[in-house]
Amino acid sequence: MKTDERIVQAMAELLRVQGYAATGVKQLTEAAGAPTGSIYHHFKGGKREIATAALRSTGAAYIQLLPLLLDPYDDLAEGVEAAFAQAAEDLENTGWANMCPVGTVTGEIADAEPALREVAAEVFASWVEEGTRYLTGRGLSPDDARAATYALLSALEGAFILARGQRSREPLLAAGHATAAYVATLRKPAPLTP
Amino acid sequence: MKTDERIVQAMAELLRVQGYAATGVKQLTEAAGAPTGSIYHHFKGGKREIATAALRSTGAAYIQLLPLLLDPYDDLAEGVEAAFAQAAEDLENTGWANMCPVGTVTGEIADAEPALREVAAEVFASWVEEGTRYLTGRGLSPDDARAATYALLSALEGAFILARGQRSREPLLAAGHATAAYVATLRKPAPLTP
DNA sequence: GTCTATAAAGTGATAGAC
DNA sequence: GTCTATCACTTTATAGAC
Repeated sequence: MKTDERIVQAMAELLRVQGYAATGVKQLTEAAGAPTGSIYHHFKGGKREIATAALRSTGAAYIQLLPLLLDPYDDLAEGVEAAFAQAAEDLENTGWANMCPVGTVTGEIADAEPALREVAAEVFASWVEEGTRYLTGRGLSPDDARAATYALLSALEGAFILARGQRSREPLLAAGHATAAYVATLRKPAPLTP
Repeated sequence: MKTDERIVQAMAELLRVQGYAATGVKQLTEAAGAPTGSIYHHFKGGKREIATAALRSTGAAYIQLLPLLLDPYDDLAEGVEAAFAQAAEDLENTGWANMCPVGTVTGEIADAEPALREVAAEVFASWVEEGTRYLTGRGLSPDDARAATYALLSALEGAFILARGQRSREPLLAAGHATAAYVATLRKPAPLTP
């Protein structure tokens, strides 16, 4: 992998585990296997610029999971619940570290780092757009699809925090069950006349 | 207010706005109006001990809002949706800063600060206990009440993050609507025979 | 493009006068 | 119990050899 890509990926991982403020450039050099000079050669904006690149990169990667996780399920609500269960398993298997870096960083620096907050807002907006498109394709009305996307993302990000704090799958499973129950109220039953 | 209380309250406010790692002791002295010596006189454990006290303090305060917000509504689902709308208004009125410090800090330091993570876990557990008790009193089965509490807390914490990042009420309103719809599926209709 | 050395500022924490 | 001065260390970022 190219040096600049290694740097961005290492930053994304560090952001996910410990957030922005606690991540030092020295730590980044060790994680990326690139010395300080390389860091600032590739990213003259330093730590902040690397973090923005990391958020954009992971933002683009994460949204691809949506169809991958939900497509296999004919019943949308069932798929939602399974996706949360999958997230819970992933979280536990990574020692309760595998959280979304965008959520972590947004909660931490929304006021102190306007540039990062704007990037996070962009990423969230792209997720909502993509999620709305997908759920509309699954039979929801555009308004319902957009609201359901926001509800799903909120439940997921929040349950990540609770699960990580308590080191328990229970918050993710409960949030998944609740979101599925909500989605089920939106799905209109198939017409009786085929 | 006593000096040690001012210190804890100032820390809670700073945690809420900018998290743990970004909050410096010097900044805390200015916010609390107490010099460095006073800080370490009252809290020999320094920054970390003050943060734990702040999390416990705000944790105890926040859970009291649950009955205050929901008691006025005979219909539980209606109350849940109104509570999220209230949270959205509060968040906007404070310049998108008024988030839960426990959620902020948990997402940020779950791995790097084990002591703080444990305190956060305690606070979450107390919230779940209290929420389960309350919702049971509102007619839900104990299992449903516990799951609904987790779902409500997750949706709230996650929607706070999205709303703060996007500076929009929409995530909180959508999450509130979804959580209300879910709660409505749990409430058994009143028996027809009185 | 990579690497080392270092600058300049800030960090958490402590000592000790008052 | 309050306050100031300061230590020891780390931080982000830069300079310049290779």
